[in-house]
Amino acid sequence: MIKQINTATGRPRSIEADQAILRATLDLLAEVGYQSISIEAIAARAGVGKTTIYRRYTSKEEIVADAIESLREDLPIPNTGNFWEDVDILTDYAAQKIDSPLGRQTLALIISTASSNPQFAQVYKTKYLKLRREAFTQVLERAKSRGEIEKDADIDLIIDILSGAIYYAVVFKPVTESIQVYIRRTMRVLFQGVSTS
Amino acid sequence: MIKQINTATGRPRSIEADQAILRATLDLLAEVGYQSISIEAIAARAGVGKTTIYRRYTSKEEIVADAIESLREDLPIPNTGNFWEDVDILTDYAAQKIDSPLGRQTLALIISTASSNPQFAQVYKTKYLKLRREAFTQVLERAKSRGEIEKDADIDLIIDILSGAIYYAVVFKPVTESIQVYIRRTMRVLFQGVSTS
Amino acid sequence: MIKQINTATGRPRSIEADQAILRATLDLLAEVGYQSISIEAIAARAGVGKTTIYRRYTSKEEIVADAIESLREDLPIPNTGNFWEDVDILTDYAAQKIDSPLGRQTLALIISTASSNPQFAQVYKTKYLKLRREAFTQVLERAKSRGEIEKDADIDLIIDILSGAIYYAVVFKPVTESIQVYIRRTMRVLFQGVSTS
Amino acid sequence: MIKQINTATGRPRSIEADQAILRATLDLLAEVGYQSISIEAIAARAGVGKTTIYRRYTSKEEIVADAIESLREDLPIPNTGNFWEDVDILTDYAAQKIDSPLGRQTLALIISTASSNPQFAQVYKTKYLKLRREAFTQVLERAKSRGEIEKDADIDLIIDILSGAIYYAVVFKPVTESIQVYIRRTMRVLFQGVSTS
DNA sequence: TGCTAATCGAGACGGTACGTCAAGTCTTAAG
DNA sequence: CTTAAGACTTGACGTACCGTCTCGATTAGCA
Repeated sequence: MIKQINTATGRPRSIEADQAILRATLDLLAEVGYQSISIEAIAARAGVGKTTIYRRYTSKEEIVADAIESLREDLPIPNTGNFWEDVDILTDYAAQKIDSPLGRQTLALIISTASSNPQFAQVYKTKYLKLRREAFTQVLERAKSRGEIEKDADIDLIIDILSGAIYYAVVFKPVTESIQVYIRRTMRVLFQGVSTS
Repeated sequence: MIKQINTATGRPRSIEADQAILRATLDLLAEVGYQSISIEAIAARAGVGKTTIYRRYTSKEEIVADAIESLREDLPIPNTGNFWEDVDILTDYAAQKIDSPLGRQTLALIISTASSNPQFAQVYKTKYLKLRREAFTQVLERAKSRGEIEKDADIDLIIDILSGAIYYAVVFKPVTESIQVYIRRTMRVLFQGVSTS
Repeated sequence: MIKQINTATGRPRSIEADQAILRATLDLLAEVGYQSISIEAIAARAGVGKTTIYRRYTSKEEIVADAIESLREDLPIPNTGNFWEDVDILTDYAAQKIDSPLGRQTLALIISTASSNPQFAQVYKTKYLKLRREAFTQVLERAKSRGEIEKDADIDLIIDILSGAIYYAVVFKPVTESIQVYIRRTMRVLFQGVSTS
Repeated sequence: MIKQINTATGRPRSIEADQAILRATLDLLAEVGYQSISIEAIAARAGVGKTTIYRRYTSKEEIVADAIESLREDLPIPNTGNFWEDVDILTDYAAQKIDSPLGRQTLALIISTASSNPQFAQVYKTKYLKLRREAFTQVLERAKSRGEIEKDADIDLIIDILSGAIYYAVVFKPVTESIQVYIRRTMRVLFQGVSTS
């Protein structure tokens, strides 16, 4: 994310500044929300000059994306030998992130930003979603190789559909049932279909 | 949407101004995108004072929502006797709306606003989505009664999943294939499933 | 000096703002000096937005020039019947203007701007200096007709020399003696000369 | 001018850097003018780090003064035995420097800078004017000892008046007659006076 | 010959001010 | 009353330089 053309000469970038910027960004995100964040406010809060930020990032989206990425945790890829068990573990993990007021808000913020800001969407996709997709892809590939799902199934499409269902629920479904249950119902449709054939 | 406290006295609101504002907004939406639209630009383009806009709307979202609503048309419910043909007609119609810069902008705006504004989400759902959902519901119910899809299939869920897939694509998928093709692929998975059972 | 393209439409320029800007500029001139004045500081001090200033002026020089011009007063031409008394009145008046921090700042600014800007020099000469020259010219002419100075004396040259001496002192002489005394010493040389002939 | 606390140990100052700084400063002076010169630009043009400049100078004025001083030439002090002949030689020399577009511009630049910048004024006075004043002082002292001018004549004042007249002409007089003629006319007034006594 | 110490270029640092843009409000004359 | 025009205050934008600082890499003279 960060511009890095450094050729070993000159004073090196300050790691304290790096961290102060991310810290301030996260604080402000929680306090005033993405729309109302200003780069000036981040600089002031971080105790850093504006140039120090502009040297690292070119837009607010980049800063926020980097701040979010800095929270990323390792995502263990389940491998129980059974497809549905693997899926349960993954969806439990995802649901647990979303199924809280803060989780919903965060995701809503991301969707809001991404939908009105293609650059942020791409950054978020490659920086944050990639890992999750890879985990899911591996679980699905293993199921495929075990013969549990069809050989020509479009794994990317399946993940897209599932992701879409989750995001749609966060935005448009009132909070009646747990996300987890909703995801399971969706998965069942995806795998068994609804036609009578 | 428009504030209407007019009490019949004084000079009446100018209908030319109304239309010029909506026209200018749609033009600018297509040209520069939602984020980059400024109310000042709308006023200038419409040949209208800023006051004239602020007297009618309180935010950019409102103006844009009104501009978009002004484009709404009636939605015929297909009934060919064959499920896939009906689906084709519906998705063709939806795809045709989305598959243009303005269409994508519009949907993105709606998702953005809805995700950070639950009230708007509900209003949009009942005011704009209801018609489309009813059309789809009727097509699916007829298919069910013809025995083309399973009796206990959750129709609401299917529509949710399909909607989610479309919204997800608009936000996160680069514009490579046509939306129409993408919707068809999604429908196929939804109806046939991917498991080998 | 002020940009004036006003075409009678729209809200008229605020006279309060005009005056607040000039007032703040003069205050800051006296407090921090020309070099250290920032437009931001003028705006803050005047309780006015920066745009309100930029709508009126295009540079710091313009603002300061206008502020100074706003101080211009009428200049009475002395006529005591005695040359040296008249001269005393005129030089007292001039010295009184220069012998203060603001006065020196002002004159220094004018010299600075004029020396790097011939147009400003001419404008200043015709708009501001003319009155003073005319006063001095009249006093000298009367002295000539009374036979106090030589018939073929070059009055313009005398004024030039005196002006030059004052300006030179403002720029290069440290503030040791009062300007008034310095002017008197200069006048004595000018009128009596230094040769032994 | 240059700070020199060097105690023989460590790497000595680079003479190439010294010269590159002066060279770059003179180039930029001619290209963009004093006001628009930035130390960063000098450093870049000279191919030198900013530290290397700040180690030598403490302000832009100092650098520019030093750059100008580096152009200084020797000034021969005339001694013909006749006062007016000596004066002619000195004023010819001065006029010759000023009586060209470049000469006028340079002097205007100096006046402009000096008048809005007392530090520069003092530096310029001691570094550049001193020699010229000394030459003139000597010529006047010799005339005094020969009895050509009065014993109690204030030589410093005479030089101030003459300098002021020249500077005033450069700034405010249109370029009609040659500087040389103007200086001679001024000298005549200074030595013979204008009173009829 | 290796040590010490000041220099070099490069460039990042926290700041200040720049001049521009748009926000939403207010004020005029004209209809 | 509303209208178009254009003023107003506010606040953030991204840029340019300021003068200071930290790097790794040179260069001398002294040991």
